[in-house]
Amino acid sequence: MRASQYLIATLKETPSDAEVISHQLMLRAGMVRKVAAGLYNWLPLGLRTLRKVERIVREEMDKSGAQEVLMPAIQPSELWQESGRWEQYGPELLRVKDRHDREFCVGPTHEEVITDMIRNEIQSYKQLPTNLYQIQTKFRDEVRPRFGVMRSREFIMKDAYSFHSSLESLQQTYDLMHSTYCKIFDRIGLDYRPVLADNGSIGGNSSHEFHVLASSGEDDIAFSTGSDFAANIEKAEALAPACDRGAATQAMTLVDTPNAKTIAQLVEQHGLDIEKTVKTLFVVASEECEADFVALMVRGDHDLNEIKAEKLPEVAEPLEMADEDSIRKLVGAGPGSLGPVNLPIPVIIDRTVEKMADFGAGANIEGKHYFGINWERDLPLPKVADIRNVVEGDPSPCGNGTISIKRGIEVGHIFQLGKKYAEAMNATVLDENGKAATLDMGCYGIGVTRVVAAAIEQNNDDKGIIWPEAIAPFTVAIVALKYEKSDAVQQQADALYESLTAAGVEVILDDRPKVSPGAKMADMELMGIPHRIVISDRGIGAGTYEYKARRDADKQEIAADQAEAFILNALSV
RNA sequence: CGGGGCAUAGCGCAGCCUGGUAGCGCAUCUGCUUUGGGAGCAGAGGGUCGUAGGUUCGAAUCCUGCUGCCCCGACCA
Repeated sequence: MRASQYLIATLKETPSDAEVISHQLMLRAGMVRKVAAGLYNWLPLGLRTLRKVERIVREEMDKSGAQEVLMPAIQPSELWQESGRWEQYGPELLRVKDRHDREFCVGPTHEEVITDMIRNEIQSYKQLPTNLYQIQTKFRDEVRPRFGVMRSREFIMKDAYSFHSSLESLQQTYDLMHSTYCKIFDRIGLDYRPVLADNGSIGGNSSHEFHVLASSGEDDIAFSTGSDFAANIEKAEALAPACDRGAATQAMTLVDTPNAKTIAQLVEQHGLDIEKTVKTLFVVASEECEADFVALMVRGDHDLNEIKAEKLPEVAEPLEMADEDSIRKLVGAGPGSLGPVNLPIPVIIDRTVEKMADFGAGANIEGKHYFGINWERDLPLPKVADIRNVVEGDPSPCGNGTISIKRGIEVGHIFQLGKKYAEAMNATVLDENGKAATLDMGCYGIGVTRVVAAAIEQNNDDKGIIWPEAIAPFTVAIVALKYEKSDAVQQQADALYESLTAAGVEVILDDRPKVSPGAKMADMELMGIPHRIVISDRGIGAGTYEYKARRDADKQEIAADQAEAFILNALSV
């Protein structure tokens, strides 16, 4: 490609609304432009990278034995009614009506459509297992699109769905997808980790997320320092402290704490150790609970894990915090003065809280706390559960090492769905005995557009993007200085450009007239082209070109007549 | 949805407080010079100042409604 004929849309200044580095660089390098909130144009340069990611995903999926299909972006409401998600999904599902007033949605995912397809096309267990995928545009009406294409409303996703007549078969395909995902992200050149994940409202048994480690990530991942254990913080188990509960040494006393509404204030004003405090949160109870609310207690310095809490049978799903009026009506005191003593509703305490002695908590009397509370002396021990987020330094649930927490960008997710959709939509095959058997299902997603942003988050410097070779829009940049004026430069640059292109290398020849050397080099660096050759009169006089890899600190002179061989040798593919 | 902020040329911004008919840098176009790290000089084009209304002789500027966007939070198969 000749730069003089290519849409190079680089910006010297950073658009003010771009927050994260990948968004800034995608705009500055001229890869994307915003059309509206969460909606982007992909310019030629950006699309080249996007297509390369797609190609790698497609090749590895095909190698795994999956077959590509293409489903419609617009889906009829009837299928979503069948699965029950028309009601469940909420405002993130963009619903539209056609001219006949029939209801449709713009697909955020395709479980319903694929299950419908499979129940029509597959009749026998002999046709299983099968794994079908597509690479297609999805739409989710995100509350808050942000970070450019990292969290956009319209995006490209690779979604695969597998169908099975047994859970063993599902597990096999799940494992195959796990290793396929590792191959895909290895090839792209990302620093990523598979992590244990929560299945969310989708249900099912097993789930892993693939996270690219980056400080701008929106998820907290818990790693073990002693093994390769990794789990989304939503999922990571907080073990019970190994020690026994200390003996009670204090009497329970009622203390005036008129100005202590938060744990921090309590600690500051009353000299209480934060590890001797407990916070009490009221959440809406489930139907099977007689009370309207349930009290959840975690140590003062810990955070409630809403996913874990939501799974308790006593707690309503989705988790909802009690509003202040209801709390006051129930106990006569507001948030800030709540605790386990004399509470008329069920109490569930965290494993850490069970081991606490002589602790302080709200007295359920406005402006008062009890200090020196002890279980089984001052009040019976309530139900104990793991309901908090793990924190840095906790023992790892794998048994080795301690927890360390890092930020991750979720670029892939694999799920075992089990029979959830097949059951709701009556997708069956005939088994060996000629009986209808409900299918088991798995689903496997990769956020293709998000991968592009994540790769930039991990590979950049003060000059711009540094593409991993596998997804670079071009692999080699030939910067021809004074191209339009020097016959020698023009001749040699053209010759190298043509021979490399003929050898299958994707080259961008910067032949732009009247663009200064500095500007040409700055643009190629901003765009992140992995290899750069500078051809100039000065070099030609000495029989050399200059070579520099985007990651290298220093440039080097190479023999002009060896340039093609040198480059072919430098390419890692 | 709650809180905060912004909206003036393609991009980055000033002007607004104190009303008088819009400006700077980058980018773009023309000419000349320049070409190894985002060139120089001279000239040019480009803005219903988000939108609707109000106050006023006069509104980018003051007031009100609306819309869009950004940030924090809540939310997120």
